[in-house]
Amino acid sequence: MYDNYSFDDAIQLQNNLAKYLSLVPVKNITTIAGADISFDKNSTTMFAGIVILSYPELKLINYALETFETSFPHEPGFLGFREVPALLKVWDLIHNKPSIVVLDGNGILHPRRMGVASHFGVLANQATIGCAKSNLYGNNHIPENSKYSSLEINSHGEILGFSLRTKDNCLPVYISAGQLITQQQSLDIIKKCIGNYRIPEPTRLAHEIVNDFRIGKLKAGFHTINQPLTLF
DNA sequence: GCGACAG
DNA sequence: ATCTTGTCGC
Repeated sequence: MYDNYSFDDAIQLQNNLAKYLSLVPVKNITTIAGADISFDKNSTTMFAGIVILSYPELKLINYALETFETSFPHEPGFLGFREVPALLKVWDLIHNKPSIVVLDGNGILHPRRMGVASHFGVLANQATIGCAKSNLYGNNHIPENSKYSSLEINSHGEILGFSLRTKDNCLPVYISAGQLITQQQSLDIIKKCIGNYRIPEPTRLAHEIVNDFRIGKLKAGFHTINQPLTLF
């Protein structure tokens, strides 16, 4: 899909996609999904997965898994070009789309407002939130050391996201709106997705299943949990 | 020029 | 991202 894109091409596409950003409120939230990618260090095979949780109960309902071949290199600022094609392939397996998808990485907290969450959100026309584990862009102020403390992250006076303490004595995560959601909602909703771990449940569970998929413990396809369980 | 740099 | 042992702190 993007394998023969140069970085100049990629920058142009990001700037064009950014024109479609619409940070309007998301309504009637009944489910929230987490999406992630796993891969072996020197392999082009990506193991993509999406988990769907009920909201606000956060019980695992469904998950989907697919593999995808990518040759686009890892490059800060261009994560979408590596991960979005694989995620769109798993996305196709899901017939009942979730209200929101949380992705591992940034949304508009990005030099061209086109982090992986915004990139996926624009192409899939889907409400998304970016949840990154470290800081890519903007000022990096560390919030107070207590659960739920947060600080705005801005660039040139513009608010682009938040650092959020999801657990005492743990480094913050970085939240930003992806697409079809307001900045305030992105922060409020992620706060409600915090379990007993640093990483909020949607992304945390997605990471867990793609790893099990990669090591052969789970198989490709769309799966339904018969007896939804709270996993924390 | 220098340092930083999502996964 | 993944691999991998011990170690510090709540």
